[in-house]
Amino acid sequence: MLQLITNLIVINSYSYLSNMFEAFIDYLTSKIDLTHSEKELLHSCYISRKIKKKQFLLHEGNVWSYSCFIVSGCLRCYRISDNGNEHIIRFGVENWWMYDSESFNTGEPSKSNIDALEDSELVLFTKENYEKLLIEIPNFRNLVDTLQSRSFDASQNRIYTNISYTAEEKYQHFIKLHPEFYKRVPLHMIASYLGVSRETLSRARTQYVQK
Amino acid sequence: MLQLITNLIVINSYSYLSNMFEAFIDYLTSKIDLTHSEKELLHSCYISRKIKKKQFLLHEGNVWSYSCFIVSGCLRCYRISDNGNEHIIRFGVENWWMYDSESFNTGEPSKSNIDALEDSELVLFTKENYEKLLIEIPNFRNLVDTLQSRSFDASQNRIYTNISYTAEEKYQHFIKLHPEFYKRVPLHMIASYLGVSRETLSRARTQYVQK
DNA sequence: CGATTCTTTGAAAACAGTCAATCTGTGTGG
DNA sequence: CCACACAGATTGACTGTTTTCAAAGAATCG
Repeated sequence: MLQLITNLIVINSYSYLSNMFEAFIDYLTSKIDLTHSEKELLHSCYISRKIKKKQFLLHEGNVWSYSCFIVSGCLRCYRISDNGNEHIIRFGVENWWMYDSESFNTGEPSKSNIDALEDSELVLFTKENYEKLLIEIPNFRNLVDTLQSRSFDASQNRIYTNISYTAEEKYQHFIKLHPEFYKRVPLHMIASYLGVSRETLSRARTQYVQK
Repeated sequence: MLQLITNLIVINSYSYLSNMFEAFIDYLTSKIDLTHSEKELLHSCYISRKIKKKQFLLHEGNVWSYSCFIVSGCLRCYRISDNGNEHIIRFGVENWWMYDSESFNTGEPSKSNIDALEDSELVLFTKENYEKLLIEIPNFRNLVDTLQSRSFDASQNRIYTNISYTAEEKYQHFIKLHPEFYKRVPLHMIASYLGVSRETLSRARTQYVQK
């Protein structure tokens, strides 16, 4: 984690990163109203970072203590099971937030890894600053609460598909629900996300196309 | 839903229900500090209700617009798939909250059913009152936010077990994580919760016991 | 006690996973 | 520009797990 912080400081000094914060503010103001001083507060504590494809934002065993907004690119959060298989918990693309909520909340070492599937631009806040923002900017807290609720609902819906759909149904449902991922992430990662082997998913897909 | 409200009013007049609110306040004050006026506010808008085993709190297709705290008993939230199978999304016991978050948030008809697995005592708040409480009682909102985060984390962990564990591992993990349910809800409902057929779970269990 | 609900068991069929090989497209370095 | 490596996708054959169907055995409750 020390390494991460060092990277952040160094990279933050690059001048071309300034429009990442702009993009973040554009997103925020499309959702909530912000006063000038609230924008200044955000500006005073944000961290911007670029990471390249395959670079890690979080390694299993470390504590996650950031809130991370994706300006551009694509990330994934996954866990590794005892037999060494990767299981993708979540994808994230531009205008999504990416984090390990459990580690963030408990302060315990994370069970998950986060890495980049594409070169990505990120805006981060330390936990300390993030919590300050929630207090100082009521609309921000309202937004976060709303997003949290939606994330929970999405999780519950995913659980339902996990426990009730066949492999082929899972695939069909996924490409309807997340068409933006379909062309963007490799099929074997969608398989991992759905809890199905890549071979089974490949077969399910040809079945589906033939219909 | 009209029927529900009628029931609530009628049952609320029974005198023996008064200690349900007490139990709710006991729970709340074990989590957060409450001023006298905050307790009065809660008292002014709560609804208490008893439901018997197999009675429904929510039928699929209706809008869910309550927040429901379980004082005693056991509830389940489930969905019915196209082929007619029940799939249990969530269980709830005393000191848990039970709701359909998606319908509550969106105002759309629910995809889920909620019914009682045991005779249960409930404390409810209408959506309108609930939202008032969140504003008027900051500590209550903080508590709700914390619970919401934990629920999300639990969902994510459940997704991980769904996509990475075998039937037997799912059973083992479940009884470790939720020993309180193990003796309380029938096995075929645990199977439904885990996304496994009851026969498979029955066999997984005898395997497990033999070890 | 009878009825209902729940659990277990057996056998067959459907489904998904594994292993191994091939095929495709992409990108990199010589 | 070509050759090569590499990541990803597909296919076939096989194995193993899970589901389904059917029946029977416990347990619980009125």
